[in-house]
Amino acid sequence: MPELPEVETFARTLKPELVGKTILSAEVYWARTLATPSTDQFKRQVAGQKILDVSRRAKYLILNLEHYNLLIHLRMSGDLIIREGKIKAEKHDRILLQLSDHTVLAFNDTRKFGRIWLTDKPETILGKLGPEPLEKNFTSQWLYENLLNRKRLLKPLLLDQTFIAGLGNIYTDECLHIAQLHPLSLSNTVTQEKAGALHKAIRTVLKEGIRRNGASIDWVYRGGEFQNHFRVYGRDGEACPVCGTIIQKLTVGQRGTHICPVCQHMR
DNA sequence: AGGGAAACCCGAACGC
DNA sequence: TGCGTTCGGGTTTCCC
Repeated sequence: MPELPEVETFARTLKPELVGKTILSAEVYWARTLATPSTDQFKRQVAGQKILDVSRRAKYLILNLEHYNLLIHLRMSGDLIIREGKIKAEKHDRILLQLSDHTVLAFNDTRKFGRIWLTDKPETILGKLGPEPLEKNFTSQWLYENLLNRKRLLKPLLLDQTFIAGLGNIYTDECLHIAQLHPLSLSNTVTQEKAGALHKAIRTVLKEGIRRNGASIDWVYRGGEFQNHFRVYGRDGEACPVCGTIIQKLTVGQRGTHICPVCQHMR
């Protein structure tokens, strides 16, 4: 769920609310949420740090502090909530930060998959990520050449964050359907024309997701509405919006995958 | 190098 | 109604 569009929405929302505030103290309720450092070190290092900026890289939220970067990955069920008052744990709260203006930033995460890093070397985590698909260095030509460079199943390659940063399972299915490519086709068999179609589809789908504030597919609602506009994701058994053929569900790289068997023919 | 599987988690949705 | 089971999301790690 927290694929690029949703995290982008979070970053935009949080920026004006957090920039300029100081983190006074922290409480950790689920230590595994903290990828690094240890709980004690985290509490010590984060205390007194002013939030200078809020941004996003791939699916990571970045709180730029005076001496560190706080990297937050929401995974599927993670949520950031700003509450009034003092630190007081609520259901599924994993880490709470007391802010200087009598508010609390809560990292609430039902499934405990989300991770937070406090580091002065964010490149060690962000450095391996592929290009941002909405930036200008992600071109159709770049995509074509790099698909050609490898011999990978198309869908797992698109999900690989070191190849392109930000696509998750939902958006990948949507992109492949628009570009009329089969998820099991090999990356080095994609023609220049198809690579162009895929490039265009990736940008279209991500922009649409951002415009609709992300997708809220599980019972964990976050206000997105892109889920009402899926073309194939979760629509197995329904008609393909392009040709009317029944959409099929299959498994590719252990991920639920939805295709129109006619539009996305293997060749 | 690439792919499969398991692990990490929970609650919804299902089957009986 | 109340059990037990299955599922899925993103990522890492291990194995072939």
